[in-house]
Amino acid sequence: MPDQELQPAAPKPRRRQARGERRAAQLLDAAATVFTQAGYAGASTNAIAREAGVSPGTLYQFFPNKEAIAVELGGRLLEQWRTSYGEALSAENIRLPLSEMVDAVVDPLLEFNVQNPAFHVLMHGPDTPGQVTDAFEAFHGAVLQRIEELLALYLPDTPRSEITIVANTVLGLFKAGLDLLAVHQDEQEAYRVELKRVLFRYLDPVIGDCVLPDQA
Amino acid sequence: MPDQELQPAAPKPRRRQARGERRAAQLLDAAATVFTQAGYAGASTNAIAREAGVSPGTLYQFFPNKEAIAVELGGRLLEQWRTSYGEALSAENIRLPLSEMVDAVVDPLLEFNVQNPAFHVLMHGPDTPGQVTDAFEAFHGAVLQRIEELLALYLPDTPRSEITIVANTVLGLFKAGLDLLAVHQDEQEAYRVELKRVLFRYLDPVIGDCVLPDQA
DNA sequence: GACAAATGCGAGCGGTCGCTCGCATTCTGG
DNA sequence: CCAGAATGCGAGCGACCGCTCGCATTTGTC
Repeated sequence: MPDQELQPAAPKPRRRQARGERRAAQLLDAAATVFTQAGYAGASTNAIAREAGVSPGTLYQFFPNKEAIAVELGGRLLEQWRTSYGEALSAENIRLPLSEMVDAVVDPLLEFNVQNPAFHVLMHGPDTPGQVTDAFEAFHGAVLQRIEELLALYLPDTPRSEITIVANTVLGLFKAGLDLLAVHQDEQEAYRVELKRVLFRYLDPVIGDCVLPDQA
Repeated sequence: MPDQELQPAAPKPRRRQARGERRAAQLLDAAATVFTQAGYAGASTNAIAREAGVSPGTLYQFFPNKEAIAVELGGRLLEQWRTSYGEALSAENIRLPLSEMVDAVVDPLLEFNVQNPAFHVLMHGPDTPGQVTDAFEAFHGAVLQRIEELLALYLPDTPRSEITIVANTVLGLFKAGLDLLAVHQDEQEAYRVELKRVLFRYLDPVIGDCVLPDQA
């Protein structure tokens, strides 16, 4: 048997017309809306189809089941994240003063999350299907590693386990800021400032007066 | 018409034997377990009954519907909170140095939440019934007011709106700490320390070197 | 022991949900 | 223009859920 099909079960050689692509995207948009309003479990596929203005049968023309909708939506969000804001955590901002670095990192991340509330819902919903959870957790881990690398540059002598704790704490504080922004949708600006203050004051004693190694 | 029944629709003059009280408590414990594992919507009444080792019919002998289970459980948790830990935010700790005050406030609150995970689930679940949400929000508001009063003592000249923002931020940081404890169930101690560090560093510049008014 | 109330059971009712299926309509390639 | 594929519909199936109901058993009271 020659290696004619090495890809493990080529996902879907289904051919799609432009109309189909539009419908699929439209259904994902509708799913994002309904997931945001009702959570994953609370969102019925019929409601998603209704929101998209199509019949339930049409929905299942493009997605084999409800979980696949969440998986695709999650993938699209992660993709969007990487292409649009993945640079926020890059090494570009390393040599900025701490307060400016916090600005440079927090602002785009907040922006993305405010404009894509489904991201937060899928990431933290108690009923999100495992496959989506896994993808988000991989992403979560990648972000954590980024933060750890940044911190490690400032703290070369600190054991990695402590840096991991600081990184997780920073990420947790960011999520807390997201919740505050969501709850107090008026006054978003005030809480954005407050989140930055929290992060600055938390990190300042840790890395504020570290002397960075000279440019490599 | 004399005032024979001034209480608005006396809830349930149903008489209960000791066995019934035990069953009800047992069902509430089972509900706490199932709610914690599956969330409110994901918890089926049959699953709660099964967890308690009784039949669905028996469950409905003691609770008129699923929502009432959550309401009673929420009430029991709030009651437990008030009688056991309600003093943590009292004025007793006001005159302590900031770091000790953070200890005195955070430790009992964390303890309660770690031992009653259903509290967090019901409070933040996207599908918790409105009546429970209302009760929790009333509680939430009371806690906020407590924190605001504490802060106002340190900052008599700061406008109330700013104090509100700081209080909400403090509460949000505490919730973030809860999440971190829940995710990293090993290393709870490390994250407990880290949460206190965050709170201390956030609050120290605000109230750390304030001179409190003399004893009243 | 007798009687009523309280407690206990579990099959099953009505409803919703995820999803299917048969069939009509629209698009694409030749 | 036509054959076949892609797209679209919506009634309805099977499963599960919240909850009920008729009836059996246990408990408290006299």
